Amino acid sequence: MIDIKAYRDAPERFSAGARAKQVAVDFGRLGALDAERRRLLTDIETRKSEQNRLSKEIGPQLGQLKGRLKGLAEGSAERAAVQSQLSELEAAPLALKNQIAVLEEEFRRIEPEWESILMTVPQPPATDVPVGASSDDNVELRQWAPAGFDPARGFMACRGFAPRTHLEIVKSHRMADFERGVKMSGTRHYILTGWGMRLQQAVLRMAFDMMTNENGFTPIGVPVIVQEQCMVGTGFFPAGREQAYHIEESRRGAGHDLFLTGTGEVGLMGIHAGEIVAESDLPIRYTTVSTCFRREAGAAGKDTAGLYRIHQFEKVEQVVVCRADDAESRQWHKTMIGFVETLLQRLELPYRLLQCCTGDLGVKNEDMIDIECWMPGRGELDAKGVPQGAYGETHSASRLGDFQTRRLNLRYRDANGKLQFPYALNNTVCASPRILIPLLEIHQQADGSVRIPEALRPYLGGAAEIRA
RNA sequence: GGUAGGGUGGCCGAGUGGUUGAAGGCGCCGGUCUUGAAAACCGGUAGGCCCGUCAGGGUCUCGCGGGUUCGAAUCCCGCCUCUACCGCCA
Repeated sequence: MIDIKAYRDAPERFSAGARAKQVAVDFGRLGALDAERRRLLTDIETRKSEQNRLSKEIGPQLGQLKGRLKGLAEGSAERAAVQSQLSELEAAPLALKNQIAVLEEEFRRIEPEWESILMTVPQPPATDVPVGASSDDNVELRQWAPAGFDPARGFMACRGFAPRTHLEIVKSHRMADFERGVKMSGTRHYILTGWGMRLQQAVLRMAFDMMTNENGFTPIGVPVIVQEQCMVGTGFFPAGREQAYHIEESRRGAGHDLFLTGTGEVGLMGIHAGEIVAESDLPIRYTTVSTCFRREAGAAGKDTAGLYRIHQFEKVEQVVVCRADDAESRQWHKTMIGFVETLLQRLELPYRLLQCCTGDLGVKNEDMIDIECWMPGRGELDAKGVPQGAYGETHSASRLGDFQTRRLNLRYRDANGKLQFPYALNNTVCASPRILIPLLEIHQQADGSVRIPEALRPYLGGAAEIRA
């Protein structure tokens, strides 16, 4: 959520930001509602103030009179006198009460719309993020590949044989069972079997150990079933509501519905919602491994085959909450991306870094760098029907500024005693089974076996390759 | 799942319809005293929102939401949550 006061001071900053992100927001309506809302608030509060004053003034008298009333006989002249005195005294506060009721109804009529528009105003992109319409306008920052491999030349040229896709590799080694996965849960579901499951557990554990043992992140286990406020607080709602599985417990008489989280980020960021943390607790560095659920609404027909786009997967995630300082946030962004690069290099996977353009940013981030691994089995087919290979997104590193902490009401007290909303960042460490795609496709060997990179072997009982 | 009892400020804890945003204590911050510290004493010590250039003023918040009332921490309803006992169970 943006700061409404910042919006009042500089509305054009936010409207320009929304335009760059290609998010439609009715700013005219927001401005009008905001002015009206403030007018009503002032009006209501003035009257309430008067009401409170009156109440203190005549309240005790009213109490006394009502006490006397009890002792007086029904129909007596004295009773009538007291009664008329009572209604005289009550007239002024009663009138105020009615006026306030009318104003409050008006307030309640506009407040939800005001809030819902406010909630959809995206975080403006950082000033140095390249302007662009879609992922086609993203800018490549750099790439890396293990010695002797060059994605530009293609798999065949580097390795001397035509690559098989991960689908073929997985099938020949019985690492996954798509048919039964679909039988049980429907489209985009799968079962990992044998080496598939071992490989997934190994790579996740390797990533998790790296974050905790080497990088100093606190290991956390978080709920993946959360209440709506967690989704709103982390900025996934309302814009991404259709992407989350919704457990309608309220229909069974329970008080609240629940939602399955699409990333461990929700749980990690939700931990300190509503809290005021000590500045000395910053930066908060958390990592988790969690199951992620995504409906993939609107992605029908896209990446339907294989392990690329599925409804349920496992992910090691890292989040950082640091002081409200742009330079510090940028520094952490680099550091977190560095962790990912180290991991990918240990896994010997070619990758590239893309600076996402304004049009490719989500509502909540002001800066995002995607990391894509090169996947030999992706891309166009050549004349012989062999895939040319292509980069596919495996990681995403975002800087959110105070957008998320503001929504979560997560604050810290700075050196001057002032409360501040800290800046948040998050970044994939390793998401599986998607990461298995480049892992299998890059390390496949001419005879159909798959070589296991050295760094991963300790997590697989020392195994050096996967053979039929 | 059943029954019973709770949720008050950073913490403990008082408060069952009328200057109670909230006594008292602890903690914390500042000051006096002291060579210094401790003790003692004095003062301060939540946040959101609105108005205001500032000073300041107002309003809301006693788990959350709604209701009753001229007026609610206090009464009523729903929800969340904690504790104890019983039942069931990985």
